[in-house]
Amino acid sequence: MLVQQKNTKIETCRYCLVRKKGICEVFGDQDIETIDRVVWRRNLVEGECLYLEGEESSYFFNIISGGAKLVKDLPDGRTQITGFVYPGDTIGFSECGKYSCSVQAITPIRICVWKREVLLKTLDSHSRFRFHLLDLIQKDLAVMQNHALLLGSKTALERVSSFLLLELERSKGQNLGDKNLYLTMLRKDIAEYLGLTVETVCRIFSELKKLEIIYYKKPGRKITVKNVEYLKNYSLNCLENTRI
Amino acid sequence: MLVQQKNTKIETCRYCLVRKKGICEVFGDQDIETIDRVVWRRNLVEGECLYLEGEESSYFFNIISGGAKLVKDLPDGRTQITGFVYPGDTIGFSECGKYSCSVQAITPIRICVWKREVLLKTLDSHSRFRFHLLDLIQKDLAVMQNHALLLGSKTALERVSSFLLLELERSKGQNLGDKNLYLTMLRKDIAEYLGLTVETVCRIFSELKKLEIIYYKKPGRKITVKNVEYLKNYSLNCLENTRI
DNA sequence: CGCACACTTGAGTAATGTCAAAGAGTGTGG
DNA sequence: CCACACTCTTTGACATTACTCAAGTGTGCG
Repeated sequence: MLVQQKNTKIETCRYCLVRKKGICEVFGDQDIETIDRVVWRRNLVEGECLYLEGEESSYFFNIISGGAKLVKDLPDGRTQITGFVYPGDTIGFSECGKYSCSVQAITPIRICVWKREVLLKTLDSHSRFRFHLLDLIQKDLAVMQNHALLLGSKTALERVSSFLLLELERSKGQNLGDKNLYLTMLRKDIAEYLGLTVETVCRIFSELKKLEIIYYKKPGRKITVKNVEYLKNYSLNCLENTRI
Repeated sequence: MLVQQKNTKIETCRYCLVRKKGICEVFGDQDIETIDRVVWRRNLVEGECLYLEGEESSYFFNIISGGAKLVKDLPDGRTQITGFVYPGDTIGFSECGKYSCSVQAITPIRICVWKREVLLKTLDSHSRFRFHLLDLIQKDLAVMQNHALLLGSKTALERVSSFLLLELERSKGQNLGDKNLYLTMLRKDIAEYLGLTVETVCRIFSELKKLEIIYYKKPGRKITVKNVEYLKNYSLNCLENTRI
Protein backbone atom coordinates (compact mmCIF):
# COMPACT_ATOMS: atom_id res chain seq x y z
CA MET A 1 0.00 0.00 0.00
CA LEU A 2 1.71 3.08 -1.26
CA VAL A 3 1.25 6.53 0.13
CA GLN A 4 1.30 9.24 -2.47
CA GLN A 5 2.90 12.55 -1.71
CA LYS A 6 1.37 14.77 -4.29
CA ASN A 7 1.84 18.42 -5.10
CA THR A 8 3.89 19.25 -2.04
CA LYS A 9 4.73 22.52 -3.74
CA ILE A 10 1.27 23.96 -3.39
CA GLU A 11 0.25 22.04 -0.27
CA THR A 12 -1.83 24.19 2.05
CA CYS A 13 -4.08 23.52 4.99
CA ARG A 14 -7.05 24.51 2.88
CA TYR A 15 -6.61 21.56 0.58
CA CYS A 16 -5.20 19.24 3.24
CA LEU A 17 -6.27 15.61 3.06
CA VAL A 18 -7.47 15.77 6.65
CA ARG A 19 -9.00 19.24 6.44
CA LYS A 20 -12.36 17.91 7.61
CA LYS A 21 -11.15 15.30 10.05
CA GLY A 22 -10.09 15.51 13.67
CA ILE A 23 -8.52 18.60 15.08
CA CYS A 24 -8.92 20.93 12.09
CA GLU A 25 -12.57 20.36 11.30
CA VAL A 26 -13.66 23.19 13.61
CA PHE A 27 -11.73 25.83 11.71
CA GLY A 28 -13.45 28.03 9.18
CA ASP A 29 -11.72 28.94 5.92
CA GLN A 30 -10.36 32.11 7.47
CA ASP A 31 -8.99 30.37 10.57
CA ILE A 32 -7.39 27.70 8.48
CA GLU A 33 -5.37 30.30 6.59
CA THR A 34 -4.00 31.48 9.92
CA ILE A 35 -3.12 27.93 10.89
CA ASP A 36 -1.49 27.48 7.51
CA ARG A 37 1.09 30.13 8.34
CA VAL A 38 2.25 28.49 11.58
CA VAL A 39 2.38 24.77 10.84
CA TRP A 40 4.71 22.78 8.64
CA ARG A 41 4.91 19.25 7.32
CA ARG A 42 7.30 16.35 7.44
CA ASN A 43 7.66 12.84 6.03
CA LEU A 44 8.76 9.74 7.86
CA VAL A 45 9.74 6.44 6.26
CA GLU A 46 8.34 3.15 7.46
CA GLY A 47 9.85 2.19 10.80
CA GLU A 48 11.07 5.69 11.61
CA CYS A 49 10.28 7.14 15.02
CA LEU A 50 8.59 10.52 15.32
CA TYR A 51 9.55 10.82 18.97
CA LEU A 52 10.48 8.63 21.90
CA GLU A 53 8.81 8.12 25.25
CA GLY A 54 10.26 10.46 27.83
CA GLU A 55 11.52 13.00 25.30
CA GLU A 56 10.89 16.68 25.95
CA SER A 57 7.63 17.47 24.16
CA SER A 58 7.34 20.72 22.29
CA TYR A 59 5.10 19.73 19.42
CA PHE A 60 1.76 18.30 18.50
CA PHE A 61 1.30 16.37 15.29
CA ASN A 62 -1.51 15.61 12.95
CA ILE A 63 -1.31 12.51 10.78
CA ILE A 64 -1.95 13.52 7.17
CA SER A 65 -1.38 10.13 5.55
CA GLY A 66 -0.10 6.71 6.54
CA GLY A 67 -0.23 4.95 9.88
CA ALA A 68 1.80 4.81 13.08
CA LYS A 69 1.87 2.92 16.35
CA LEU A 70 2.11 4.27 19.88
CA VAL A 71 4.65 2.20 21.78
CA LYS A 72 5.79 1.72 25.35
CA ASP A 73 8.81 -0.44 26.10
CA LEU A 74 9.99 -2.44 29.08
CA PRO A 75 13.72 -2.58 29.79
CA ASP A 76 13.96 -6.26 28.80
CA GLY A 77 12.58 -5.78 25.30
CA ARG A 78 8.91 -6.50 25.83
CA THR A 79 6.81 -3.81 24.23
CA GLN A 80 3.22 -2.74 24.47
CA ILE A 81 1.49 -0.93 21.65
CA THR A 82 -1.07 1.38 23.24
CA GLY A 83 -2.72 2.44 20.01
CA PHE A 84 -2.57 2.96 16.27
CA VAL A 85 -3.05 6.35 14.64
CA TYR A 86 -4.19 7.24 11.15
CA PRO A 87 -4.99 10.29 9.01
CA GLY A 88 -6.80 12.93 11.03
CA ASP A 89 -5.52 11.70 14.39
CA THR A 90 -3.65 14.09 16.64
CA ILE A 91 -0.71 12.94 18.75
CA GLY A 92 1.87 14.48 21.01
CA PHE A 93 -0.20 14.88 24.15
CA SER A 94 2.17 14.75 27.04
CA GLU A 95 2.51 14.64 30.77
CA CYS A 96 4.79 16.97 32.69
CA GLY A 97 6.30 18.14 29.41
CA LYS A 98 7.38 14.68 28.29
CA TYR A 99 5.85 12.36 25.73
CA SER A 100 4.23 9.43 27.47
CA CYS A 101 4.96 6.95 24.68
CA SER A 102 7.00 6.58 21.50
CA VAL A 103 5.52 6.90 18.02
CA GLN A 104 6.79 4.76 15.17
CA ALA A 105 5.61 4.78 11.55
CA ILE A 106 4.15 1.48 10.32
CA THR A 107 3.90 2.84 6.75
CA PRO A 108 5.52 5.90 5.21
CA ILE A 109 3.69 8.79 6.81
CA ARG A 110 3.23 12.48 6.27
CA ILE A 111 2.53 14.61 9.30
CA CYS A 112 1.63 18.16 10.10
CA VAL A 113 3.65 19.80 12.88
CA TRP A 114 2.23 22.30 15.37
CA LYS A 115 4.48 23.94 17.86
CA ARG A 116 3.03 23.42 21.31
CA GLU A 117 2.74 27.14 22.01
CA VAL A 118 1.00 27.71 18.71
CA LEU A 119 -1.62 25.15 19.59
CA LEU A 120 -2.10 26.64 23.02
CA LYS A 121 -2.36 30.15 21.60
CA THR A 122 -4.91 28.94 19.09
CA LEU A 123 -6.72 27.30 21.95
CA ASP A 124 -6.81 30.60 23.78
CA SER A 125 -8.29 32.57 20.93
CA HIS A 126 -10.74 30.07 19.52
CA SER A 127 -13.60 28.96 21.70
CA ARG A 128 -14.96 26.10 19.59
CA PHE A 129 -11.47 24.73 19.22
CA ARG A 130 -11.02 24.38 22.98
CA PHE A 131 -14.08 22.23 23.35
CA HIS A 132 -13.19 20.26 20.30
CA LEU A 133 -9.71 19.52 21.62
CA LEU A 134 -11.17 18.58 24.99
CA ASP A 135 -13.58 16.22 23.23
CA LEU A 136 -10.74 14.63 21.29
CA ILE A 137 -8.70 13.90 24.41
CA GLN A 138 -11.74 12.64 26.26
CA LYS A 139 -12.32 10.27 23.37
CA ASP A 140 -8.70 9.10 23.57
CA LEU A 141 -9.21 8.47 27.26
CA ALA A 142 -12.40 6.48 26.66
CA VAL A 143 -10.62 4.42 24.00
CA MET A 144 -7.79 3.65 26.40
CA GLN A 145 -10.28 2.56 29.07
CA ASN A 146 -11.87 0.21 26.60
CA HIS A 147 -8.46 -1.13 25.76
CA ALA A 148 -7.70 -1.65 29.44
CA LEU A 149 -10.89 -3.70 29.66
CA LEU A 150 -9.70 -5.76 26.72
CA LEU A 151 -6.20 -6.27 28.13
CA GLY A 152 -7.29 -6.96 31.68
CA SER A 153 -10.39 -9.07 31.22
CA LYS A 154 -10.78 -10.57 27.76
CA THR A 155 -9.55 -13.91 26.42
CA ALA A 156 -7.34 -14.18 23.35
CA LEU A 157 -10.33 -14.99 21.12
CA GLU A 158 -12.27 -12.03 22.51
CA ARG A 159 -9.30 -9.70 22.03
CA VAL A 160 -8.73 -10.65 18.41
CA SER A 161 -12.45 -10.42 17.65
CA SER A 162 -12.66 -6.99 19.25
CA PHE A 163 -9.63 -5.91 17.26
CA LEU A 164 -11.06 -7.10 13.96
CA LEU A 165 -14.30 -5.22 14.64
CA LEU A 166 -12.36 -2.03 15.39
CA GLU A 167 -10.41 -2.44 12.16
CA LEU A 168 -13.60 -3.13 10.24
CA GLU A 169 -15.07 0.08 11.63
CA ARG A 170 -11.94 1.99 10.67
CA SER A 171 -12.08 0.59 7.15
CA LYS A 172 -15.46 2.21 6.53
CA GLY A 173 -13.78 5.33 5.20
CA GLN A 174 -11.62 3.51 2.66
CA ASN A 175 -13.37 2.12 -0.37
CA LEU A 176 -13.02 -1.56 0.37
CA GLY A 177 -16.52 -3.00 0.75
CA ASP A 178 -18.25 -2.83 4.13
CA LYS A 179 -17.13 -6.38 4.92
CA ASN A 180 -13.47 -5.95 4.05
CA LEU A 181 -10.65 -4.54 6.08
CA TYR A 182 -7.01 -3.94 5.39
CA LEU A 183 -4.47 -4.43 8.16
CA THR A 184 -1.66 -1.90 7.90
CA MET A 185 0.30 -3.56 10.69
CA LEU A 186 2.16 -6.83 11.11
CA ARG A 187 0.90 -9.76 13.15
CA LYS A 188 3.59 -8.87 15.65
CA ASP A 189 2.11 -5.38 16.04
CA ILE A 190 -1.34 -6.82 16.56
CA ALA A 191 0.08 -9.15 19.21
CA GLU A 192 1.84 -6.30 21.00
CA TYR A 193 -1.33 -4.25 20.88
CA LEU A 194 -3.48 -7.06 22.27
CA GLY A 195 -1.04 -8.26 24.90
CA LEU A 196 -0.59 -11.64 23.20
CA THR A 197 2.17 -13.42 21.27
CA VAL A 198 2.38 -13.54 17.48
CA GLU A 199 1.71 -17.26 17.58
CA THR A 200 -1.48 -16.87 19.56
CA VAL A 201 -2.73 -14.15 17.22
CA CYS A 202 -1.99 -16.37 14.21
CA ARG A 203 -3.74 -19.34 15.77
CA ILE A 204 -6.87 -17.30 16.48
CA PHE A 205 -6.83 -15.88 12.94
CA SER A 206 -6.58 -19.43 11.60
CA GLU A 207 -9.35 -20.62 13.88
CA LEU A 208 -11.68 -17.81 12.83
CA LYS A 209 -10.88 -18.63 9.22
CA LYS A 210 -11.59 -22.32 9.73
CA LEU A 211 -14.92 -21.42 11.34
CA GLU A 212 -15.64 -19.30 8.23
CA ILE A 213 -16.12 -16.16 10.31
CA ILE A 214 -13.36 -14.42 8.41
CA TYR A 215 -11.56 -15.12 5.16
CA TYR A 216 -8.16 -14.12 3.81
CA LYS A 217 -5.56 -15.24 1.30
CA LYS A 218 -1.92 -15.67 1.97
CA PRO A 219 -0.38 -12.27 2.62
CA GLY A 220 -3.04 -12.05 5.29
CA ARG A 221 -3.44 -8.31 5.12
CA LYS A 222 -6.80 -8.00 3.42
CA ILE A 223 -9.50 -9.68 5.49
CA THR A 224 -13.11 -10.33 4.64
CA VAL A 225 -15.50 -10.59 7.56
CA LYS A 226 -18.03 -13.22 6.57
CA ASN A 227 -19.96 -13.25 9.83
CA VAL A 228 -19.99 -9.99 11.77
CA GLU A 229 -22.50 -11.25 14.30
CA TYR A 230 -20.28 -14.07 15.47
CA LEU A 231 -17.40 -11.64 15.75
CA LYS A 232 -19.56 -9.34 17.87
CA ASN A 233 -20.52 -12.21 20.12
CA TYR A 234 -16.94 -13.20 20.57
CA SER A 235 -15.75 -9.65 21.13
CA LEU A 236 -18.21 -8.79 23.92
CA ASN A 237 -18.19 -5.16 22.85
CA CYS A 238 -21.21 -4.74 25.03
CA LEU A 239 -21.63 -1.00 24.84
CA GLU A 240 -20.60 -0.67 21.24
CA ASN A 241 -18.38 2.28 22.11
CA THR A 242 -15.83 1.11 19.65
CA ARG A 243 -13.97 3.25 17.11
CA ILE A 244 -10.31 4.00 17.36
CA MET B 1 -10.90 4.18 58.13
CA LEU B 2 -13.59 6.68 58.85
CA VAL B 3 -14.30 9.73 56.80
CA GLN B 4 -15.40 12.69 58.82
CA GLN B 5 -17.98 15.06 57.49
CA LYS B 6 -17.41 18.13 59.55
CA ASN B 7 -19.10 21.50 59.63
CA THR B 8 -21.19 20.94 56.53
CA LYS B 9 -23.16 24.00 57.54
CA ILE B 10 -20.40 26.45 56.77
CA GLU B 11 -18.66 24.39 54.09
CA THR B 12 -17.33 26.61 51.33
CA CYS B 13 -14.86 26.17 48.48
CA ARG B 14 -12.49 28.51 50.24
CA TYR B 15 -12.00 26.09 53.10
CA CYS B 16 -12.43 22.96 51.02
CA LEU B 17 -10.20 20.00 51.89
CA VAL B 18 -9.00 19.86 48.28
CA ARG B 19 -8.73 23.61 47.74
CA LYS B 20 -5.08 23.28 46.74
CA LYS B 21 -5.26 19.97 44.92
CA GLY B 22 -6.20 19.07 41.37
CA ILE B 23 -8.68 21.11 39.44
CA CYS B 24 -9.18 23.99 41.87
CA GLU B 25 -5.60 24.87 42.63
CA VAL B 26 -5.45 27.37 39.76
CA PHE B 27 -8.22 29.52 41.15
CA GLY B 28 -7.42 32.63 43.15
CA ASP B 29 -9.48 33.53 46.20
CA GLN B 30 -11.77 35.69 44.09
CA ASP B 31 -12.38 33.01 41.47
CA ILE B 32 -13.05 30.43 44.10
CA GLU B 33 -15.90 32.51 45.50
CA THR B 34 -17.46 32.49 42.06
CA ILE B 35 -17.06 28.72 41.85
CA ASP B 36 -18.55 28.42 45.31
CA ARG B 37 -21.83 29.82 44.06
CA VAL B 38 -22.27 27.29 41.27
CA VAL B 39 -21.16 23.97 42.73
CA TRP B 40 -22.76 21.79 45.36
CA ARG B 41 -21.80 18.74 47.38
CA ARG B 42 -23.05 15.24 47.92
CA ASN B 43 -22.27 12.20 50.04
CA LEU B 44 -22.20 8.59 48.92
CA VAL B 45 -22.05 5.56 51.16
CA GLU B 46 -19.58 2.76 50.59
CA GLY B 47 -20.57 0.70 47.57
CA GLU B 48 -22.87 3.35 46.12
CA CYS B 49 -22.49 4.26 42.45
CA LEU B 50 -22.04 7.87 41.42
CA TYR B 51 -22.91 7.08 37.82
CA LEU B 52 -22.94 4.18 35.43
CA GLU B 53 -21.09 3.59 32.20
CA GLY B 54 -23.15 4.73 29.24
CA GLU B 55 -25.28 7.16 31.25
CA GLU B 56 -25.89 10.62 29.86
CA SER B 57 -23.16 12.80 31.33
CA SER B 58 -24.06 16.27 32.50
CA TYR B 59 -21.71 16.68 35.44
CA PHE B 60 -18.13 16.69 36.52
CA PHE B 61 -17.16 15.71 40.03
CA ASN B 62 -14.33 16.44 42.37
CA ILE B 63 -13.56 13.96 45.12
CA ILE B 64 -13.42 15.83 48.44
CA SER B 65 -12.87 12.85 50.71
CA GLY B 66 -12.88 9.05 50.48
CA GLY B 67 -12.04 6.81 47.55
CA ALA B 68 -13.80 5.37 44.53
CA LYS B 69 -13.11 2.95 41.71
CA LEU B 70 -13.67 3.39 37.96
CA VAL B 71 -15.29 0.26 36.62
CA LYS B 72 -16.08 -1.28 33.27
CA ASP B 73 -18.19 -4.45 33.07
CA LEU B 74 -18.51 -7.27 30.60
CA PRO B 75 -21.95 -8.82 30.06
CA ASP B 76 -20.98 -12.06 31.80
CA GLY B 77 -19.96 -10.45 35.06
CA ARG B 78 -16.26 -9.99 34.56
CA THR B 79 -15.24 -6.48 35.51
CA GLN B 80 -12.21 -4.35 34.94
CA ILE B 81 -11.29 -1.52 37.28
CA THR B 82 -9.58 1.13 35.17
CA GLY B 83 -8.51 3.32 38.05
CA PHE B 84 -8.96 4.49 41.61
CA VAL B 85 -9.70 8.10 42.51
CA TYR B 86 -9.05 10.01 45.72
CA PRO B 87 -9.41 13.52 47.16
CA GLY B 88 -8.52 16.14 44.58
CA ASP B 89 -9.18 13.90 41.59
CA THR B 90 -11.67 15.01 38.98
CA ILE B 91 -13.98 12.54 37.25
CA GLY B 92 -16.82 12.65 34.82
CA PHE B 93 -14.91 13.07 31.59
CA SER B 94 -16.99 11.58 28.88
CA GLU B 95 -17.15 10.61 25.27
CA CYS B 96 -20.02 11.60 23.00
CA GLY B 97 -21.94 12.83 26.03
CA LYS B 98 -21.84 9.50 27.86
CA TYR B 99 -19.70 8.41 30.77
CA SER B 100 -17.13 5.90 29.60
CA CYS B 101 -17.10 3.93 32.85
CA SER B 102 -18.99 3.54 36.11
CA VAL B 103 -17.83 5.04 39.38
CA GLN B 104 -18.41 3.22 42.67
CA ALA B 105 -17.42 4.35 46.16
CA ILE B 106 -14.99 2.06 47.99
CA THR B 107 -15.34 4.11 51.19
CA PRO B 108 -17.95 6.68 52.16
CA ILE B 109 -17.15 9.64 49.94
CA ARG B 110 -17.97 13.30 49.70
CA ILE B 111 -17.93 14.88 46.29
CA CYS B 112 -18.24 18.29 44.75
CA VAL B 113 -20.59 18.56 41.78
CA TRP B 114 -20.02 20.83 38.78
CA LYS B 115 -22.61 21.08 36.10
CA ARG B 116 -20.94 20.42 32.78
CA GLU B 117 -21.89 23.80 31.33
CA VAL B 118 -20.57 25.57 34.39
CA LEU B 119 -17.22 23.91 33.95
CA LEU B 120 -17.15 24.76 30.27
CA LYS B 121 -18.12 28.37 30.94
CA THR B 122 -15.40 28.63 33.56
CA LEU B 123 -13.05 27.15 31.02
CA ASP B 124 -14.01 29.85 28.58
CA SER B 125 -13.37 32.75 30.91
CA HIS B 126 -10.29 31.53 32.71
CA SER B 127 -7.15 31.02 30.69
CA ARG B 128 -4.99 29.27 33.28
CA PHE B 129 -7.83 26.89 34.04
CA ARG B 130 -8.00 25.68 30.45
CA PHE B 131 -4.37 24.66 30.41
CA HIS B 132 -4.66 23.15 33.83
CA LEU B 133 -7.63 21.04 32.81
CA LEU B 134 -5.83 20.01 29.64
CA ASP B 135 -2.83 19.00 31.76
CA LEU B 136 -5.04 16.96 34.07
CA ILE B 137 -6.58 14.98 31.25
CA GLN B 138 -3.23 14.47 29.58
CA LYS B 139 -2.00 13.07 32.87
CA ASP B 140 -5.00 10.73 33.04
CA LEU B 141 -4.18 9.58 29.52
CA ALA B 142 -0.53 8.95 30.41
CA VAL B 143 -1.60 6.99 33.49
CA MET B 144 -3.92 4.85 31.39
CA GLN B 145 -1.12 4.15 28.90
CA ASN B 146 1.08 3.01 31.74
CA HIS B 147 -1.70 0.81 32.94
CA ALA B 148 -2.11 -0.67 29.48
CA LEU B 149 1.59 -1.53 29.56
CA LEU B 150 1.05 -3.24 32.89
CA LEU B 151 -2.02 -5.18 31.74
CA GLY B 152 -0.64 -6.16 28.37
CA SER B 153 2.97 -6.96 29.13
CA LYS B 154 3.72 -7.52 32.79
CA THR B 155 3.64 -10.74 34.82
CA ALA B 156 1.54 -11.10 37.97
CA LEU B 157 4.55 -10.38 40.20
CA GLU B 158 5.42 -7.30 38.19
CA ARG B 159 1.83 -6.06 38.27
CA VAL B 160 1.50 -6.39 42.02
CA SER B 161 4.91 -4.77 42.60
CA SER B 162 3.99 -1.86 40.33
CA PHE B 163 0.72 -1.48 42.16
CA LEU B 164 2.36 -1.44 45.59
CA LEU B 165 4.79 1.24 44.43
CA LEU B 166 1.91 3.36 43.12
CA GLU B 167 0.11 2.99 46.43
CA LEU B 168 3.28 3.82 48.33
CA GLU B 169 3.63 6.97 46.27
CA ARG B 170 0.02 7.88 46.93
CA SER B 171 0.49 7.37 50.66
CA LYS B 172 3.11 10.10 50.81
CA GLY B 173 0.43 12.67 51.53
CA GLN B 174 -1.08 10.78 54.47
CA ASN B 175 0.94 10.72 57.64
CA LEU B 176 1.87 7.06 57.69
CA GLY B 177 5.67 6.84 57.47
CA ASP B 178 7.36 6.90 54.06
CA LYS B 179 7.51 3.10 54.05
CA ASN B 180 3.90 2.44 54.95
CA LEU B 181 0.84 2.38 52.80
CA TYR B 182 -2.81 1.83 53.48
CA LEU B 183 -4.94 -0.03 50.97
CA THR B 184 -8.45 1.40 50.79
CA MET B 185 -9.62 -1.34 48.49
CA LEU B 186 -10.30 -5.07 48.82
CA ARG B 187 -8.03 -7.73 47.37
CA LYS B 188 -10.80 -8.33 44.85
CA ASP B 189 -10.55 -4.71 43.69
CA ILE B 190 -6.80 -4.99 43.36
CA ALA B 191 -7.27 -8.13 41.30
CA GLU B 192 -9.82 -6.47 39.02
CA TYR B 193 -7.54 -3.49 38.62
CA LEU B 194 -4.51 -5.63 37.74
CA GLY B 195 -6.31 -8.09 35.48
CA LEU B 196 -5.69 -11.01 37.84
CA THR B 197 -7.75 -13.17 40.22
CA VAL B 198 -8.00 -12.59 43.97
CA GLU B 199 -6.11 -15.81 44.60
CA THR B 200 -3.18 -14.78 42.45
CA VAL B 201 -2.99 -11.38 44.14
CA CYS B 202 -3.03 -13.07 47.56
CA ARG B 203 -0.34 -15.51 46.57
CA ILE B 204 1.94 -12.73 45.35
CA PHE B 205 1.33 -10.72 48.52
CA SER B 206 2.24 -13.79 50.56
CA GLU B 207 5.31 -14.42 48.45
CA LEU B 208 6.53 -10.82 48.84
CA LYS B 209 5.91 -11.12 52.57
CA LYS B 210 7.85 -14.38 52.78
CA LEU B 211 10.74 -12.75 50.90
CA GLU B 212 10.60 -9.95 53.48
CA ILE B 213 10.07 -7.32 50.79
CA ILE B 214 6.83 -6.24 52.40
CA TYR B 215 5.26 -6.85 55.79
CA TYR B 216 1.68 -6.81 57.02
CA LYS B 217 -0.48 -8.21 59.80
CA LYS B 218 -3.73 -9.99 59.36
CA PRO B 219 -6.31 -7.55 58.09
CA GLY B 220 -3.78 -6.94 55.35
CA ARG B 221 -4.70 -3.33 54.75
CA LYS B 222 -1.71 -1.56 56.22
CA ILE B 223 1.48 -2.60 54.46
CA THR B 224 5.07 -1.80 55.28
CA VAL B 225 7.50 -1.84 52.38
CA LYS B 226 10.74 -3.23 53.79
CA ASN B 227 12.66 -3.24 50.53
CA VAL B 228 11.64 -0.64 47.97
CA GLU B 229 14.52 -1.45 45.63
CA TYR B 230 13.42 -5.04 45.14
CA LEU B 231 9.91 -3.83 44.50
CA LYS B 232 11.22 -1.41 41.88
CA ASN B 233 13.18 -4.18 40.22
CA TYR B 234 10.14 -6.41 40.12
CA SER B 235 7.86 -3.63 38.92
CA LEU B 236 9.96 -2.59 35.91
CA ASN B 237 8.65 0.94 36.18
CA CYS B 238 11.43 1.88 33.84
CA LEU B 239 10.58 5.51 33.30
CA GLU B 240 9.40 6.19 36.79
CA ASN B 241 6.34 7.97 35.47
CA THR B 242 4.28 6.53 38.23
CA ARG B 243 1.72 8.38 40.36
CA ILE B 244 -1.97 7.83 40.07
C1' DC C 1 -20.75 -16.05 70.78
C1' DG C 2 -21.39 -16.97 66.20
C1' DC C 3 -22.20 -15.60 61.60
C1' DA C 4 -20.58 -13.37 57.46
C1' DC C 5 -17.17 -11.87 54.80
C1' DA C 6 -12.60 -11.27 53.37
C1' DC C 7 -8.29 -13.35 53.00
C1' DT C 8 -5.19 -17.24 52.43
C1' DT C 9 -3.45 -21.68 50.87
C1' DG C 10 -3.47 -26.05 48.20
C1' DA C 11 -4.27 -29.17 44.25
C1' DG C 12 -5.42 -29.75 39.69
C1' DT C 13 -6.60 -27.55 35.09
C1' DA C 14 -6.82 -24.63 31.19
C1' DA C 15 -5.09 -21.00 28.53
C1' DT C 16 -1.39 -18.88 26.62
C1' DG C 17 3.62 -18.60 26.07
C1' DT C 18 8.04 -20.73 24.37
C1' DC C 19 10.76 -22.99 21.19
C1' DA C 20 11.38 -24.94 16.79
C1' DA C 21 10.64 -25.49 12.04
C1' DA C 22 8.35 -25.15 7.76
C1' DG C 23 5.81 -22.45 4.20
C1' DA C 24 5.08 -18.30 1.53
C1' DG C 25 6.00 -13.77 -0.29
C1' DT C 26 9.40 -10.17 -1.57
C1' DG C 27 13.54 -8.24 -3.01
C1' DT C 28 18.41 -8.51 -4.68
C1' DG C 29 22.20 -9.77 -7.33
C1' DG C 30 24.35 -12.77 -10.51
C1' DC D 1 15.18 -14.56 -15.37
C1' DC D 2 16.35 -17.46 -11.73
C1' DA D 3 18.38 -18.47 -7.22
C1' DC D 4 19.15 -17.12 -2.82
C1' DA D 5 18.27 -14.62 1.33
C1' DC D 6 15.32 -12.36 4.18
C1' DT D 7 11.16 -11.53 6.65
C1' DC D 8 6.63 -12.57 7.90
C1' DT D 9 3.23 -15.99 8.79
C1' DT D 10 1.70 -20.37 10.18
C1' DT D 11 1.69 -24.78 12.61
C1' DG D 12 3.18 -28.23 16.06
C1' DA D 13 4.94 -29.98 20.54
C1' DC D 14 5.81 -28.79 24.97
C1' DA D 15 6.30 -25.69 29.16
C1' DT D 16 4.59 -22.43 32.27
C1' DT D 17 1.78 -19.10 34.20
C1' DA D 18 -2.24 -17.92 36.11
C1' DC D 19 -7.09 -19.62 36.79
C1' DT D 20 -10.61 -22.63 38.98
C1' DC D 21 -12.42 -24.97 42.60
C1' DA D 22 -12.28 -26.11 47.27
C1' DA D 23 -11.27 -25.80 51.95
C1' DG D 24 -9.56 -23.50 55.87
C1' DT D 25 -8.29 -19.29 58.67
C1' DG D 26 -9.07 -15.06 60.62
C1' DT D 27 -11.64 -10.64 61.87
C1' DG D 28 -15.27 -7.67 62.76
C1' DC D 29 -19.86 -6.87 63.79
C1' DG D 30 -24.40 -7.82 65.46
